[in-house]
Order: sequence, then structure tokens, then C-alpha cells
Amino acid sequence: MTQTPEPARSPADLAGAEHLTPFERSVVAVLLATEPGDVVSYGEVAAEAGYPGAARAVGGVLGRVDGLPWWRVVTATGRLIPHDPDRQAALLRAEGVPVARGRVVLD
DNA sequence: TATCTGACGATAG
DNA sequence: CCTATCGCCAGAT
Repeated sequence: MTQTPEPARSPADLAGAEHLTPFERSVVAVLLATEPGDVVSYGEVAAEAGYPGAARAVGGVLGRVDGLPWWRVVTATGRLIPHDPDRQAALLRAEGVPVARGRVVLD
């Protein structure tokens, strides 16, 4: 196989990862890999993406890249994002995730 | 190349 | 339990 004319279409392409950095693409892949009802923290996404400790940088990706399930990302303590907690709570509940007083109910 | 910003995380009070 | 501060990382200017 001399060169692949059409590289495998990764889920990351759904967010237009054409002009994204490796870090952003990795984060996008992790988020798109999540499914409805699943909740992850910024630190978890960073670690899964291969950049442990870059939790803060993950937040930047959610703000720059659109088309991502940002509502499935919460803080390490289960706290909803300070940007749109009410919005996120509604989206999470729509997926079956119990939310109480601005925090996801961890089991 | 240097500096500032920010959808964070952990710890101290 | 909540607020304040420091530390860390990648992106933007």
C-alpha cells in the first residue's frame, strides 16, 4: 500500500480537525468517543488524550472548537462548568444524568 | 521569542 | 461547605 489516498475518516473530522493541533485533535477524539449519559472531567479528558495535567488546556479546546459534547465535561469534583451550568444541567438530564444543585450525582 | 489568557486541579483557610 | 491562592498546560497575540 503505497500511501493511502484517503486516510481513514476519524470521528475527529466531524469537528473539522483539519486545522487543529495534535493536542486539540486528541481531545476532540476523546470527547467524540463519549456516549450519551457519560460524564468526564477536564483532567480525565486530558489524561485520555495523552496530556495529563493539561486539564485547563482542555477547557480552551471546548471554547475554540464547536460541535463537541461539551456538556458531558464537568470539573474534577463533579461541579458543572461556570460558563453555562444551567444549560449543561438541562443537557445532562436530557441524557439521563441526574443533576442536583449544580452538581452531577456521582455514584 | 515573550507575555497574557483561561469551559482546571489541588490545597489552605 | 465555600472562597482564595498557587501551580500546570496549551493557545493566542
